[in-house]
Amino acid sequence: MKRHVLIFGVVGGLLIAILQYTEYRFVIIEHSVELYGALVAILFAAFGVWLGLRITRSREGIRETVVVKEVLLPAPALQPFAPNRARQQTLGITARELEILTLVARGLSNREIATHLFVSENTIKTHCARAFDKLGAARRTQAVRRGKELGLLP
Amino acid sequence: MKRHVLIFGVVGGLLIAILQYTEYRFVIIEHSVELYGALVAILFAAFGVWLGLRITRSREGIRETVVVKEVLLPAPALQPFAPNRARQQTLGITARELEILTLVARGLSNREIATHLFVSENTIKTHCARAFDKLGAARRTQAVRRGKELGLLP
DNA sequence: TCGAAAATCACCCGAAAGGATGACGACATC
DNA sequence: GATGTCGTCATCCTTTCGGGTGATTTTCGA
Repeated sequence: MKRHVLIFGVVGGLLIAILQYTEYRFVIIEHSVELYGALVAILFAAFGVWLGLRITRSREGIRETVVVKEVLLPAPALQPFAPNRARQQTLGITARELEILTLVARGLSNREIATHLFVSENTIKTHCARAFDKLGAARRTQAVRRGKELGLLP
Repeated sequence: MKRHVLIFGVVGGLLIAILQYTEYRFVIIEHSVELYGALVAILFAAFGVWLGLRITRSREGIRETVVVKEVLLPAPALQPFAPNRARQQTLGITARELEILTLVARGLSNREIATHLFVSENTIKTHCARAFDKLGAARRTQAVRRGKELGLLP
């Protein structure tokens, strides 16, 4: 990865030099714009590639920082697992909603949760919708992830 | 690879056409060369960014960048996480499938994963279906849970 | 260079999930 | 008694998922 950046840097520098040289000649020879444009194109294509590499790299960095942050929150491993009641309260998540969330995290479908808790599937959907809203999640996988991040789920 | 070359050719041809067209207009309007150069630059910079993204994407499977920025946590080891390759092999889960699985675990939808990896949503669905089958999961939440249990996902 | 494995994409269909809204009863609290 | 929260359930509608099938392209190793 680093090697690419280096290569592109060198190539870019060379291109700049070539560009300046050729432009100088063009002024003299009164040549057309095509070659100039091509050089600019190549130069900026290389620049774009380099930029693309940088973008992805910085994105990866962020991604891993997030991972570190996640590990900061939960306390050292305990067997019974105590959900973070404080966070639960600040988010306004009720006990029932958290209960449904844990079952969601176990990979159960809404119907399975419903039969498991002896309530209607619609009820589960309502609980889910409210819990997702409070967690800022659009999907159940997202909700599970957030729940784990916040120490609400094991 | 052949398709890439093709795409490259087509995009290049299109760009050339656009450039010629714009150049023609510039000649008429008696505009300066700077604007033309800028246009070329922007176009090829964008193209380069796209190309750069593609390049990095093809290596995402191999990449294992370790960025430990804030290590404030003592006991629990928070490595970049090494998936259990042995289990992965016994289950026959390919690298690409595992890659999609991690994105699923992050709460992304199939469409989001598709745009993130520059592939079709159908492709993601196939990968998911195969991964779920190999994991014995019927839903993505189940797949995520199984993946974590088996040490395939962080 | 041949073939197997992997990756890609498409299409169909049914099921599941999610959003929005309204409603009703129980219960607590003021 | 009014108010508020919580749990329950419903209906309508849209989006997303998952299963199945088939196909092409790419990759990689023998």
